[in-house]
Amino acid sequence: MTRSGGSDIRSAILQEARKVLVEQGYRSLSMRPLASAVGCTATSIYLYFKNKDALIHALIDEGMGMLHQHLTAALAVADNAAGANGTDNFVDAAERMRLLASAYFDFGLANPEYYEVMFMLHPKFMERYPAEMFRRARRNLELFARQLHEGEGMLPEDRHAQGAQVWSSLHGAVSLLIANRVDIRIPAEKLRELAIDQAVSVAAAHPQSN
Amino acid sequence: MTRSGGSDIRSAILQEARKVLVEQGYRSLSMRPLASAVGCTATSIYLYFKNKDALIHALIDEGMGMLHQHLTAALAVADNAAGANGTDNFVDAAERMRLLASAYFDFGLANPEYYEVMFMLHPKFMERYPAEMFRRARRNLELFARQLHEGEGMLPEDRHAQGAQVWSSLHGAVSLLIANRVDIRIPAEKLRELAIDQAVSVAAAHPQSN
Amino acid sequence: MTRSGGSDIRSAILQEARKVLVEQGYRSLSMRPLASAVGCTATSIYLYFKNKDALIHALIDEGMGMLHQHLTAALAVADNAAGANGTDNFVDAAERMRLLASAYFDFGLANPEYYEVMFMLHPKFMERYPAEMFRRARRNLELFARQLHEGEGMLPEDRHAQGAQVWSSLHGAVSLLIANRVDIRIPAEKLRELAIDQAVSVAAAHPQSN
Amino acid sequence: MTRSGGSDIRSAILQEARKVLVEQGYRSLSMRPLASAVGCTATSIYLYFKNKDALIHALIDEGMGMLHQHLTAALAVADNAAGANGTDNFVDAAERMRLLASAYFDFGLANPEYYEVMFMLHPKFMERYPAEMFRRARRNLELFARQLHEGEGMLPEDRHAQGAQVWSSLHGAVSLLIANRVDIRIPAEKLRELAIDQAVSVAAAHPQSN
DNA sequence: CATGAATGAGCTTTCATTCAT
DNA sequence: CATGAATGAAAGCTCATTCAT
Repeated sequence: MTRSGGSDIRSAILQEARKVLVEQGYRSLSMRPLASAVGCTATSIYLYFKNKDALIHALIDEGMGMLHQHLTAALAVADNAAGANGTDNFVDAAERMRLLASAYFDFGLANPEYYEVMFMLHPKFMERYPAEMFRRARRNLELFARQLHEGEGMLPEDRHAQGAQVWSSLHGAVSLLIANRVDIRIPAEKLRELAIDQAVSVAAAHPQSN
Repeated sequence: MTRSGGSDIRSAILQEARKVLVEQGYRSLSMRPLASAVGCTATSIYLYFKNKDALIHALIDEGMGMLHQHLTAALAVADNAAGANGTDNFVDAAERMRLLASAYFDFGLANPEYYEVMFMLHPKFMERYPAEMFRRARRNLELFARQLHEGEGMLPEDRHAQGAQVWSSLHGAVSLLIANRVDIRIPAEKLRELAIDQAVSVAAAHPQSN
Repeated sequence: MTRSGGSDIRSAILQEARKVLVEQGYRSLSMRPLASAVGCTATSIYLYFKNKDALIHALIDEGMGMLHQHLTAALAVADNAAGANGTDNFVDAAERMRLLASAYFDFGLANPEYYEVMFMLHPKFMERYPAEMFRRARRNLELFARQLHEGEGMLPEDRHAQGAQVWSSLHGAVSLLIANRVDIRIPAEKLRELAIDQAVSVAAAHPQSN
Repeated sequence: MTRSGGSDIRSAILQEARKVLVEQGYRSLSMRPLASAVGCTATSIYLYFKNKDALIHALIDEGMGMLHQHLTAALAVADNAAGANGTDNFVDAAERMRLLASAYFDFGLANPEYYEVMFMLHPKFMERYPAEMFRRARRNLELFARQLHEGEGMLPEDRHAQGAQVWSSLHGAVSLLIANRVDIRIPAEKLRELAIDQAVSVAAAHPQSN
């Protein structure tokens, strides 16, 4: 997913940027400190990335790739389990959604700064996001729609909307937790449980075959 | 240019700050451009706000006040309607939540500039958020918990968590719509409907007497 | 010595300025914090002092007055002691210089920030010092010359020079101690002793009748 | 305008800073005017100095180096003279101190800009003065102690104190002359003579073998 | 006598970026 | 491929001072 074959320096820059991003946040990611952390000059970064935007975009892209792996890995677990015993589809759909939602939630909380740069940046910034990366990012969200069945009164176009709703609901909880906006009297664990249960309930209401 | 009256410079500053904030993001909100947009000097801003933090905090506080009015007004409508006809409690609780959720959703989309600064700013800011303002902000979120009944297997402490979950779910949809992060093939109206329905379904599962 | 009959506020300003000066140093003496410490507006200060320069000048003048009192009081002690028993002049002159030098030294170390503003400010600043105040300041230094005898090969004009040298020598020690420029292995007390001894030795070499 | 060669911009900055410092005082030494006097941008200064402190410290360090050369050169002259004829130690010690004191005095008056920044800056700066530079600075002052003999009632630890006293006495005269604080009726030459004589008399009272 | 409001100039420092080599 | 040098713009903030009331 990450463009390979590039130079070592490019990877080193991304890696260090990631580290700074995670440790100090998006605001502290500036070119010269980054360069000196990598061990090259600030000018060198521009050999590999057109500008800071491009660097961040690459970082987001990378994050989206990681999230995709994380989510598909979770679904693979579900598939294996389903394959092993002959679990019926109803349980299967709910369980798949539970695994997917849990994976999404946990990725966000485990990589808050990644999550921030991936999903909480100002829209102005995303306007410049390359279409090709955008497409890669969208795959993650489509996983949610794919867990929902189109049968029983659910129109095909509704499936996407419903998927988006499930995702947006999870995103609400994750982003508020990351931003420290949730009342401290409410344990993150409890909110996680409720948010995931809700995602599951949507999937359960609309069982899916595969 | 010449502003008359008490301290509408303060308001003008807030208003302009809000505008810049939603159009360009927080990083672009800087004192001198803000000042010149308002029509005063950068120094003057410091007559009305101790520093940039205080300015942002005032903006949040103002927004929280407006939201509170908006939400309580919506609930008042529900109360009146319930008083008129003798609707039973079940319908009542669901309907109240529908009104509350709708009001919240619509406030967000109608005042994206406020919403962004209120709920989508970097956590770093909230660390310095004054306790007194924090209390005012919390009132809004408690309205959600208050619509949920503590009966039938719902523990009192769960009520707060469940309220937070309903809120966070709505927040997810609102914030993603504001940030233009939702797939353009999904109409905002549809996502709104789904998000509100879900909030209602939580309330309906836990009917409340008042 | 300090202009009296003025308003209470003028005194309050000077008093507070002095306090800030002593506690935080010359650099931290700025008009608005000063005003708010006094309990008036920054504008009000300008009713009593033409500008910041004038305020500082008044402070210096005040300090010079204090120093003068301090020094003459020390000499008065010497006079009384000399009047009581019939001490001869030689001892008298040396003892008077010891008291004078000690008093000068101690004033400096006891009021370092005063001393700084009185004697260690940039010359540029003193260019604007009013002549009338300058004359008052000079009286302090003349006290040193006055302890030196004009006899025995000392020309009258040399007396002033010698007085200035004694003073400058003391000033060297005081100012370096204040500025923390003296090696920490050398106790201030020891340097004081040596500096005062030296001043005394100059006076002893040139006995004076009164 | 276009400067060639290695890093004479660094020197140009130091030189200009020195000039501003003596003409206008520390408070007037600000980065942008300094830069434009040098002929570069304010940002460029930060390529050569970490910050304003480091710039000042470099200035002090440079001055201390110059002073050290000046003083040791003067002592070398004394050594040569002593080697030529078989002057006895008493005269030698006194003469050495006279040369040292004269050299110190003349350095101060010849390089007021250096002297001011070296010895007359606010103590706040010295707090941040790097230890390594501090050691270099101390060598200058130790030269004074080294001219004083540890015999005849002078304890070894007193030698340092006595050296400091000689230095502080000279410093008093130099700094007051530089700061224009000495009564204009007293010729600088006269004060110089008296101050140096006094330094010599201390050394003469405590003859030294080497 | 006193003030609230306002200002212009200034501060140190950091930023992303470019260009000649 | 890589660099050192340099830059313009901008940041948040404080300063002494003025003016109309």
